Amino acid sequence: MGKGRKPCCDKAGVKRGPWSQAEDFKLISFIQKHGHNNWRALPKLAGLARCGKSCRLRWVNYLRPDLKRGNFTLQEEEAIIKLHQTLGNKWSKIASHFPGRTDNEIKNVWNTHLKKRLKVKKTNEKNAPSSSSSTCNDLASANTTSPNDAVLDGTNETIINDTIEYSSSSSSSYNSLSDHLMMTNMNPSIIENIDDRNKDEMSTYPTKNIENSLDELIEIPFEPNLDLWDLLHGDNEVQFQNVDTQMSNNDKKDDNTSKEVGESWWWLVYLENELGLDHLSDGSTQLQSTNVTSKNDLFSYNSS
DNA sequence: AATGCTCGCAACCGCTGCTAA
DNA sequence: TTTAGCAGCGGTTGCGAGCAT
Repeated sequence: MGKGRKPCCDKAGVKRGPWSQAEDFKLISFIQKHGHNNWRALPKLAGLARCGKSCRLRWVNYLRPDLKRGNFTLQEEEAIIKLHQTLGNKWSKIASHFPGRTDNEIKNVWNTHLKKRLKVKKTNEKNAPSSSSSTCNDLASANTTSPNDAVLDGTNETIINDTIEYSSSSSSSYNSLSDHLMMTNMNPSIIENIDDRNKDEMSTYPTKNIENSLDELIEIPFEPNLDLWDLLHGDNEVQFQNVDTQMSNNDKKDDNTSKEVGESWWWLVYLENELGLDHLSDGSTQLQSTNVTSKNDLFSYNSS
């Protein structure tokens, strides 16, 4: 072999392409329990027909609990532009300034949005050289959700700090949830991820408040076909349909329940790892070894 | 309704850098 | 110092979704 390294894995028998929810579950569940000290060995240990590299990528770019998903704010975009001016295409270095953002995400947003926008800006400046408008003005005009102009004159650091502050203040539900989790000592990573994964769907999916005292703070993704809280209140058993089925992307395309099932995954992982529930091979989960039978119990359980 | 086009993003590939032996 | 093996990085691609015709 010439330059470069040998392939990270034997490609024969290794699955490629989009991840199924069953695979996601296996990966999350394994990492929650054992961490990821050795990506190369992980797939075999976790029972995944993937190469370690693919597992790592999936985890880092999509499943990692501390990921902050959703659209970039104007300030984030502005900060990316400024950082790119100094760092170039060092996406991981740029990403290190944005907690919860991945290098892949930033790379994508640069390639799909910011690069074009800067090009347009340069063209506009050529056509109107007397204009002293800054990049942020162009960005502001292009981004209808921009509320905060004050931060745009600062240094990179200032912008980034303000970006984080702005992000926190502008997305009340899920950041409040993080705050709450800090207070309740609940495992924030899992719930944060549940919440972030769902914040884009919040507008289209009905949400459910958990506790009366937290009604204005917390929104939990609620599934039309499955009520987790009924599970906790009810007969202590629920069928997570398709949990153990290897649902391909093509299958998902024609399966309207996939989204709902997907959201339940996070609860499934949470219930399994945090509350000591058993995940049964037939795709069902039973409440065992815990006194959790209600929303309040769930919170008090985690606070204790 | 059908078709074609564009866009966005998840995932892959090839490579580099680091580290331990 | 060399070598091998690993994680991580950056460029690129494939595909699904949305939009226009």
